[in-house]
Amino acid sequence: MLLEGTGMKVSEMLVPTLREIPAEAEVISHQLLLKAGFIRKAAAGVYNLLPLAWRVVRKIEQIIREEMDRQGGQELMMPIVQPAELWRESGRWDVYGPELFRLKDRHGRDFCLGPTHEEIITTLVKGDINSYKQLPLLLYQIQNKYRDERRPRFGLLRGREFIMKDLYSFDYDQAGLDASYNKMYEAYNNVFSRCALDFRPVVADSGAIGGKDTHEFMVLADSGEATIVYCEGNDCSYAANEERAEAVMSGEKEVAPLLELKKIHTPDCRTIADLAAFLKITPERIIKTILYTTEKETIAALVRGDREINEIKLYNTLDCVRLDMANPNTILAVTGAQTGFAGPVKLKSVRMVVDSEVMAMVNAVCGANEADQHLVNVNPGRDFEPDIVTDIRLVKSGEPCPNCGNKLLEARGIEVGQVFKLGDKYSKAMNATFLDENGQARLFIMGCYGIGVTRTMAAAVEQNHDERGIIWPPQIAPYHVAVLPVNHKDEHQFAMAASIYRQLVDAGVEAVFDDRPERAGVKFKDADLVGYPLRITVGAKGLAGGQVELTTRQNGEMKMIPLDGVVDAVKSNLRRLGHTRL
RNA sequence: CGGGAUGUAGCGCAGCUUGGCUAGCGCGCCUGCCUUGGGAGCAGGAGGCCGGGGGUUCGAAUCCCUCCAUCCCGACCA
Repeated sequence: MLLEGTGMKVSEMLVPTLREIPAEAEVISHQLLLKAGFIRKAAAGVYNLLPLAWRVVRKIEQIIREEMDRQGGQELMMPIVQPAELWRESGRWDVYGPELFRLKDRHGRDFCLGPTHEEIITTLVKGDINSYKQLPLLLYQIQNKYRDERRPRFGLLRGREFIMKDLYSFDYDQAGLDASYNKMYEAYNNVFSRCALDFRPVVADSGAIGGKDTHEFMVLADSGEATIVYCEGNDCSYAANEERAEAVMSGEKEVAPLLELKKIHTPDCRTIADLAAFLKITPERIIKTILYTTEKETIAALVRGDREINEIKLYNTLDCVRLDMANPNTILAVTGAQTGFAGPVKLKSVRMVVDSEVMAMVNAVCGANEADQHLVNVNPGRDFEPDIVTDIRLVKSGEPCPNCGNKLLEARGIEVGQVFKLGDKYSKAMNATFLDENGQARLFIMGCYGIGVTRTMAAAVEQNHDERGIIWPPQIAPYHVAVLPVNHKDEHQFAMAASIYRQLVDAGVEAVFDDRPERAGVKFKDADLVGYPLRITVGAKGLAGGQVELTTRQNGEMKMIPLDGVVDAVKSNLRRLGHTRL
């Protein structure tokens, strides 16, 4: 491994640990990475990675490289600064929005800092790959990425500058893409397993990047910004981002005589809860009507009163660029009433997108498009005609799994990786073709696959810490072991500690020697905070019996080790903790 | 971008309401002594454009205007 057998004296290292946590840090990974001296902020969402953090990053990168190469990936490096013309060609210069860091050169030409590299790589491959014989092609890089987030937060979990591995696959056809996708899916499982993370691949939405099939790799953590649902069944592997989780229709259409439509007075009933309480009915009997505006039109979205609209599903259904909830003026103009009284009956001027579940409702309640009035005995199909009927609601825990029918559970996740099937979206936009065996030009079928490297480091801290500090898994720990003499003025102790440190480094272990003239407590606290997986403590008591202490950070377990067995003990303990190389 | 809050020493904070001595405290840092198994003790010391600019005033960290930065909630987002 890259850093094998490297060591350092703590007195010479830049590890500025703090006694107090900077007030600006909210989540635990941000707090600990600051406190333990791994990172320092340069600007909002932009960080210095100090030596310890950089070692962790390099280890994660190395694991990624090995797994990419194993699948036939080739590493290259592409520019951060990208010309606008490529982005105009793909159409994303206008679509990407203010999240794209834009700049001009001295001649006034437009550039951007790459948030992702589809345009660059498609252009590169288009120029130099001409034949089907050169496919498939898997190219990747590990590079800084730039996204001018509206609200950078949570330290490295959502920065504006971050390190990302991105791989792009170029295939002859869809079957080739499927194969490349499966390779990457496997590689990602290997990468995150080797990083000792508790993670789960989930079905996801493809967002602005486009394409069809996609999975996100989620590290399970309460601080995660994404909600995922997954099947509780042991035999079922269904797991999806909440944005994409499919709703299962809950049974049969109710059989009941259709009653006569009536308007009733409902003073000040502006919310589903108000209305349910006023009419003494459950929210399931109410139709919720929400108006949205897109860049093209205003639409009405209908779900059952106890459900929430999934805006991602709605957005995908409408095939629009922008989707916002309508403002009160629009609502008034379209429905003729204030917010809170919209309903589908006689709502002629807008398209209606209706959740499938609503179509099964009988004698329901909805707004009358008049102040303080609602309609009862509303029946879809009889009283209003939907324009689109589809699944547009949010799925919650407790609902049935679309795959096996068992119950779904919810969890929070940090997205550390995503794999996409892009198809010909970019090759078509940028006219990137190769010649097939018949001499016919064909579009490359592409996939793209990202891993947030710095985010993975932060996610590892979210999952591996206690009240004392970080607990690095040995595979990605900045160093494996800290050697510390209890009393730096005791020459014998100090010399023995130095000797053990030297033996460890010579044996290929990554070790630090805490030679600082500090009291033992300070060194113990720092070692726990930084999170070295193992600690060798050289003290008077142990040395009297020819022994030193070996402490495991993870569980605090301490063992006495004979002086001549330290290297073996350290190696075997690292292996026991999951390290595979020593 | 909407709402809320905060900017005083490296970090954590007080002082501001009610303007007035040399701007404070804890930690960290430097020197010395002492101590040496979980962030010791004593003594001495360094370190501030009180976020920037403008105003009010005899006088501004404190009041007013403005800009900037940072954080939180929301909206949005590979």
